[in-house]
Amino acid sequence: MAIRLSDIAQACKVDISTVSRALHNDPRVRENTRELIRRTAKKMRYAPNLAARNLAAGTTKTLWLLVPDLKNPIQQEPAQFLSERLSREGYDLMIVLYHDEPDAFRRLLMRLTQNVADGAFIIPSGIAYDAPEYTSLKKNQYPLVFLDRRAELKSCATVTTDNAAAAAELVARCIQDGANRFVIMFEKSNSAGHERLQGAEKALSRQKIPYLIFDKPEIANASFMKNGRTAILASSSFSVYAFYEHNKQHFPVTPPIAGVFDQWNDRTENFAGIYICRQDFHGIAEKAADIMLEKLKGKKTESGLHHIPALDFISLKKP
Amino acid sequence: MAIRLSDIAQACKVDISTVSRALHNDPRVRENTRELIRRTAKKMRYAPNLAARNLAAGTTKTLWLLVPDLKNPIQQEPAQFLSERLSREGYDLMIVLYHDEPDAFRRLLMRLTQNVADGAFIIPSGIAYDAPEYTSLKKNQYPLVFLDRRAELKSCATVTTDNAAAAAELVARCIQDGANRFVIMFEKSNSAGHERLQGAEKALSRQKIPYLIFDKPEIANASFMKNGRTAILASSSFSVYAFYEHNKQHFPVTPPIAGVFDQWNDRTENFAGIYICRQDFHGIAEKAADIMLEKLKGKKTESGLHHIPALDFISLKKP
DNA sequence: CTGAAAGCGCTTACAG
DNA sequence: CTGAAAGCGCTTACAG
Repeated sequence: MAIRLSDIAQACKVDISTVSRALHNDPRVRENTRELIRRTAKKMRYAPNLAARNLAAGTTKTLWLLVPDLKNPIQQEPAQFLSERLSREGYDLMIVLYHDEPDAFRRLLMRLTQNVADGAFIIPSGIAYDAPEYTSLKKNQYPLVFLDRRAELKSCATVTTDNAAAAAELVARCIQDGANRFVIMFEKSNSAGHERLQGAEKALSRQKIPYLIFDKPEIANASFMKNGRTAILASSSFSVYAFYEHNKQHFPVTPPIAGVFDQWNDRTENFAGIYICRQDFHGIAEKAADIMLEKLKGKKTESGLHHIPALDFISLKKP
Repeated sequence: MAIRLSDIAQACKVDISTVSRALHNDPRVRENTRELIRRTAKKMRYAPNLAARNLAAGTTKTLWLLVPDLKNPIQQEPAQFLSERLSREGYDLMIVLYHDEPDAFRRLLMRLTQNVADGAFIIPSGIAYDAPEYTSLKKNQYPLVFLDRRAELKSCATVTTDNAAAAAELVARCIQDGANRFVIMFEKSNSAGHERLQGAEKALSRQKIPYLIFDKPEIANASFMKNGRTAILASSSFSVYAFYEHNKQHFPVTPPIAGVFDQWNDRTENFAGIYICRQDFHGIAEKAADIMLEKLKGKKTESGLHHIPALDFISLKKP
């Protein structure tokens, strides 16, 4: 059905190895033959069978981006930047979802050991950190770059926002607007949330400003909120809003200030001020691509954490 | 490095063909041998080389979803539903972006002819309708299902919203709220917009309500807007908002009503009413998956348009 | 029930 | 500069 190397070889009356070389621009093939071969290949609409090429060459020119879903900018934006950048470098990027399911995640990690891609970018969620597939990949030095969060895999490159600095900056902005007590909702269960938590705590204790840490939108201590302006910090506006809903009786006089990452998805009217730290997804993707391409070239790269500064801080509303 | 069939064969003292059969649960292999083989395969962490399997079997158990980008729900949501559904059926879904670039699109279409996937879902944009890659795929009866919009490929299955009915319903809601003149901004350049345009026009002319058609947010005829309540219909809130911005001097007294698809992304305060038709992405994905799976089984499927009713109509604001 | 063998369509040393 | 040949790791008739 499809045209094969042998069809071209027959048409040009040469061996298929010569055709293969000509199509790979091997300088050893004479100019004339090469041109003839390339012309007839084009005329016959030759397209190499990639499965055969992969098997013989052991390389796929394909990279994976493994993400839990496509719900947030952190999943959507790097996908686009990476896809464009890598296609310029001759790689196809496959975006693959694991739906936050450990089984699916592990199955897809296994695929990576099966020659489907030359490397993978991974946004891990809190699952399957101890997957045996990880160690198998690591043993084979499989090129892996983590985005946003780190998996419990030492020695693997991770590109993320400078979360501590970003959280500190959110704290500073809220203080400028009069906040004198903080509710912090960053989840320590993932590395990004953990860094944010630490950044915020450090900034607040330096200034001796009281704060409480909540993982969930529980009912907060009423006396803590009273007589002051509270700032609520979280990774997403959903958490902030849920906390507000649970505690709205505490904010009848002085509405709270909110500080979140990336975007505000809810109603704004109950907040005095809203600050958003926008992460530099382009920068993150760019750095991740650089690291991956170096790894693919066989270079040893520094395998630690790479912190990209936040893109900017915007205020949706000011008190 | 990686474990091969031959390693297992050696360990079990059988031929690799027996190993292959046992791992495929071929009933011809004796219960005992099969169990032994499966056990040692698991113990040795065998994972088949997919390139080799693809080459030999001519099938990849992989499907593509080819989309321009990940910016809208129409690109994000079907991706998730399809990925989950197909993984249950034993297929991996690869989401691949073409960035609205004809060259990238054609290159990726060509990949499909190269045995990278057993079939593909495509959300086409206005580009490369005449790509020769299309005809080559079609000639080979390659399983293709279009989502949202149709490409200029007759005889290819397309799953989309019942756009005409949805547009008519938006018209009806706006009329109920007092709209007595319409600005219609659906783009006729794509099949979905075209259907919406026709649906709206038909509903309006039946009721003898005046309307204007705009492709771009031009300055509209002032006298048309005057003395009445205008409804502005478009596929996205961006178009409606841009039109409003260009013509705001016409709406000082009676603010317009807006009708859009999927979501409202802009400020709401300048509109008297906002109606949103939410497409049934789940239903679209489900239907598309059904068609694809039938095609993969070799069945001839009806290859026409499949119209899925809208999920619901919500109002963000009522006059 | 199992094995020996051909073949999928490429790439790549090895000769010449 | 080009060809003959081996090999990548599987699957699948074909024998027995």
